[in-house]
Amino acid sequence: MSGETDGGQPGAPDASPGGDRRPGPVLALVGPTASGKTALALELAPRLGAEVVSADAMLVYRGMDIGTAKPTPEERALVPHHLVDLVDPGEDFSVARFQPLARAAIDQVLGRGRLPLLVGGSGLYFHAVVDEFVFPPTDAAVRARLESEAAAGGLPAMYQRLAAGDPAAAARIQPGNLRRVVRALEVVELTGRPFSSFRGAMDAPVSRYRLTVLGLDPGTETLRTRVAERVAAMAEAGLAEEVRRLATRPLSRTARQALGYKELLDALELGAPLQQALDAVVRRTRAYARRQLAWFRRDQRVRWSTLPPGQERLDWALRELGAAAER
RNA sequence: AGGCCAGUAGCUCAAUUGGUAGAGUCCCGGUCUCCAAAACCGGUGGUUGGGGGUUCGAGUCCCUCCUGGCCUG
Repeated sequence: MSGETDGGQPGAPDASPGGDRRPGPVLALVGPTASGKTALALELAPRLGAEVVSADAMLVYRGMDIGTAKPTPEERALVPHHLVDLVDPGEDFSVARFQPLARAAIDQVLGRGRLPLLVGGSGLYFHAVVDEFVFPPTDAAVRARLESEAAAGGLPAMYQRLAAGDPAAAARIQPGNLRRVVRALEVVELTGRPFSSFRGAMDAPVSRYRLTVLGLDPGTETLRTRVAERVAAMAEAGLAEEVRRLATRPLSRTARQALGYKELLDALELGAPLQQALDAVVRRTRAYARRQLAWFRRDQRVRWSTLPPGQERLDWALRELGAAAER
């Protein structure tokens, strides 16, 4: 698929202006849910000859359309979208699988002489695609064993073990964070190397592309109301029916916990009132938006805008792009 | 009108025999190398309904008023 072997020396192949040999250009659009990423992408793409490459953990699932605010078939007919509707919601999926697929998509778009427009709110997915990021191996059996040990109350001891064998990793992982402790031990066991040796600098990421990143942050208040409106619109658009349809078949762990789906599935099981579930969706979505912002805020590459959707915001994006092209 | 019960963080509730008012949730901030829309960590927030009294010390005991609920007429 990919065949790409460049990007290996992202440091400074050439310090002179215009001497950047990394593939590109690549434009990225990040920000919290409901910040208007999709709308802006659809405005930008036709003007730039761009194709959208999604960097979203939930848009990959077929049949999960309303709750993920997936671009509609009509929108996708106007602008090509990649990395959307990739797998069945029953299938296990992860960033590690996503990474090479997204990079291949970017390379293909570039190969066509078009501009890849990376759009997404999943911080880890975004970084995994755009930065030097190597995922250590995984093993289902090893992980299952560690998980059952933790479930049996072994977490404190496991954390001690990690602290003894890999102090640097332990320092970065909270003792109560079962998931991270398990993963760190899994990697140590599988590779014989400290987990910490795999970690790059998240605060000083090394792009593997000539990259321009635009960020949308409408502000807390606007986001709050937009999230509430969006959830209400989803309910009206038939979210409950979509969830009921999905519930007829087993869902993967990841797909099951998606915002909007988890709450409605729970309500369905318990026979709880729909409105209560929708309120929970709003709350959890707001919390998620906060986490998204926390993730992107520290990325120095992001050029932020607080403008609402409209001509001004579009002009801003085009200006930023022009400025980036000159650099 | 009389009797009983209850008023503690925005919300739901804790607080041994009177002894520094806590927890969950919400909200805000942070962490992050394959479950990431996940997982985890930290923080703001109270004249304990008002007023008076007893006491070294009152959310806790006494009096009174207010509010809500239930019962009786």
